[in-house]
Amino acid sequence: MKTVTQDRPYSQTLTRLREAGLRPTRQRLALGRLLFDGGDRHVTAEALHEEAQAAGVSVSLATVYNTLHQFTEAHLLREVVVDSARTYFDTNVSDHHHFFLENSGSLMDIDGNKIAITGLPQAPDGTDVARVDVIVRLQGTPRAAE
Amino acid sequence: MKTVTQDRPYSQTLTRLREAGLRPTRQRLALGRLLFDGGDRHVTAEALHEEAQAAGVSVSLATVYNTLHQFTEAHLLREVVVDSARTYFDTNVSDHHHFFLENSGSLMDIDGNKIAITGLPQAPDGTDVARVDVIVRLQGTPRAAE
DNA sequence: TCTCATATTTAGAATTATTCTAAGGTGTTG
DNA sequence: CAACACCTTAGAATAATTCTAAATATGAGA
Ligand SMILES: [Mn+2]
Ligand SMILES: [Mn+2]
Ligand SMILES: [Zn+2]
Ligand SMILES: [Zn+2]
Repeated sequence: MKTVTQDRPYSQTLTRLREAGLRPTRQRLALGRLLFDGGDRHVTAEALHEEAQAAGVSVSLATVYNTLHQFTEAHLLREVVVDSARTYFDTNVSDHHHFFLENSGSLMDIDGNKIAITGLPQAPDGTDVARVDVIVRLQGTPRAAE
Repeated sequence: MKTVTQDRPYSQTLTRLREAGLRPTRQRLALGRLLFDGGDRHVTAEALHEEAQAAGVSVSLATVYNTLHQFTEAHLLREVVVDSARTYFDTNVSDHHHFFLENSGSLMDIDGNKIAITGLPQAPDGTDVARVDVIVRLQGTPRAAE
């Protein structure tokens, strides 16, 4: 058996970009690796930009925004609206919901097929359900921090 | 029987403000009446400001923001997060959820005790559930507009 | 009713996340 | 390698919201 010699075997970012019709530029590859290597993540543009800098990848904030939006259009990411001040991007594009820790601003996934919503009225005439989002807002209990 | 001679009997805005410990200023009374007379509403600061202008009430946008936040602290309003670009304030402070029409940016209430969510994992250690929000995102079907 | 301390309003500046512009760099394909 | 479309980016622009600090209104008491 031969050893895989690619530098990042995990996420197959290059392949994903190709399939999405996006040129595999240095910036998109680097951001894609930060996003898709390892487990699911929820990031803001600013946070990903800082992470890239810290990793020694030179990429502008404008490109981070461009890339996050392009990845979202390509369904490699989805947006999560939980805070009217910042946009979160989610590498988990499967059907799921969220815990939102209002203190820290962090998100945790809730598997979409573990929960059920019953009694939803039907969508008004002339509309279709694009998505149902459940957000469980959490407050930290300082006591537990001891 | 005597006829009620108050100019706006509907919302008892004056009483509400007193109970909340807020001075019934001209601006707060006017905004309170716009918000609470008539049925439940979902407004943005900008929209309420324009509505006030149109009603001949002179109030600054800063005061609209101040007032919306004070009303929210006093639980006369609550915030609804559905769009990362603008904040909605909701005059319905009872337990309920929302349809969000992404095209028009409008919200419709879903009665909280008509729907049930089962299978929610318990909140992580050291946290408490502050609220559960269900947002049903709707896309208009242009066909129906004919 | 007048006074005065305090709460409120407001114009305009500041902040912050995000988007836009337009100029130069890069990936792909023949 | 040429050529062109696609990409990146610095910096300006935008837009919602917040802040500042000066002017004004409110209400408790005299
Ligand atoms: Mn905002
Ligand atoms: Mn924004
Ligand atoms: Zn997620
Ligand atoms: Zn509502």
